[in-house]
Amino acid sequence: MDNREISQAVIGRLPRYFRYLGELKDEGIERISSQELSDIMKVTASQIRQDFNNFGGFGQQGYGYKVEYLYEEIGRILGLNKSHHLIIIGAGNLGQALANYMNFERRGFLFKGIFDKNPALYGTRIRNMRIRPMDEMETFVRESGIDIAVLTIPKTEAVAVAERLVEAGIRGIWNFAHVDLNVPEEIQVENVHLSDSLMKLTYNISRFENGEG
Amino acid sequence: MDNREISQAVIGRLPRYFRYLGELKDEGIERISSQELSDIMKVTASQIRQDFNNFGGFGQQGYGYKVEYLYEEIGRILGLNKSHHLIIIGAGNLGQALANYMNFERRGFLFKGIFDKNPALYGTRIRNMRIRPMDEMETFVRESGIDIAVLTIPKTEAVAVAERLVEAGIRGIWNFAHVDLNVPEEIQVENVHLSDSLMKLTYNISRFENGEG
DNA sequence: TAGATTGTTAATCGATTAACAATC
DNA sequence: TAGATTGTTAATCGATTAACAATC
Repeated sequence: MDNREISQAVIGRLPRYFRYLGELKDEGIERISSQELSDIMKVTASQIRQDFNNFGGFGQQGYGYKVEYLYEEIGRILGLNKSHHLIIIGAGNLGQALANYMNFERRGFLFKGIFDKNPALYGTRIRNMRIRPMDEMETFVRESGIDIAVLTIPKTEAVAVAERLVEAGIRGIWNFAHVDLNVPEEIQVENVHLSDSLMKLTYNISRFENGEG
Repeated sequence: MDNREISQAVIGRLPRYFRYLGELKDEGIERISSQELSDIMKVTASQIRQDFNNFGGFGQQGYGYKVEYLYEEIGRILGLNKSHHLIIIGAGNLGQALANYMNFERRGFLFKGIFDKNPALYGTRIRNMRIRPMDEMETFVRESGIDIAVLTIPKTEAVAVAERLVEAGIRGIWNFAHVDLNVPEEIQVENVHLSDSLMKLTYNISRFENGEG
């Protein structure tokens, strides 16, 4: 509807708003002002209002924001109103953990399959689903309407597998492989580079120890 | 040494430089200019030079940067020259996956122990290490000189456990629990909120489908 | 109505990019 | 030396914060 381009800085904050609003909702709180939310979340009230107003006015002057309404609107903006069909590529430790750990379903993420190139795993079942061979991947993506692939394979294989997924019609890739994928710009990629994250932590630890805290 | 405060925007880019430089080094490439690195990494040469110059000059006019030297300097800045002793709190799917999956040791991350509150797990061994009960945690942190704790426990427990870790003298927390921890500012926290990351992906998928790509 | 609080414009701040003098 | 490329200053761009008019 609205055609303004929203900055990724704003998008990056939406899930956190969503989480806090969900908690407020669960506590039965019905309304909240930007100032109250500011106190809880430790961001400025000004930023909160600016962020929300990127998507049109969700509040009411003199009153504040209705928690439940705002929660649902942000969920909608984040695409959580639609269900997403996802597969996991790579049934190693991390792939299996993600398959089991995440209660995706609660937010409309439907875990549809898991693939691996290792034949020794094909008997194994994860969440009552057999691990499938890689050569079934493209057909599966097409026939089951998969829109998201989770990549938990070594970086040496990730780039080529990503290209196959794109060819098969995937919409987004949640990339845990430690490599930058090369896909057309209409394919969304969200990287989770765990070792990068750990390095940021060690930087900040070192910095503090060197007396710059 | 240098007391300027480096922005987290810069820090966030360092691990990626480090990764590319490591790859160049492995390919036997000895020197690189900011322009060549710009072409490979798809960031501006200007930004590369500005980023590096936050830490003093690593290059040589008319020549460029020595790959290996730059790689090692950035590693040092990131705190990878020192070894880090880490424990994992929470031996669920994700905790076990992180214990097994990461080849931490390569970069000086020493996996020292894993803890859980579930007695049924105490017999289990992960990477030849028994899963320890939570009440041994503080003593273990103190006696084994643990500086980093990885939190892979439910958010309902994370805040309290983080406080115990701080009390025991932890320096940094790699937080996978979906909650904001409340720790003193000298304790470094790096959050990995997987569901937030997934929501950013669905936002971008939705946005594109709604014709804003 | 008066008070409260948003929506929005203006001001500030910080980060990125461009330009070029320094120098290898 | 001449050419190349950094280190660094200046210009631009974008994001955040402040201020306040609109309005519930």
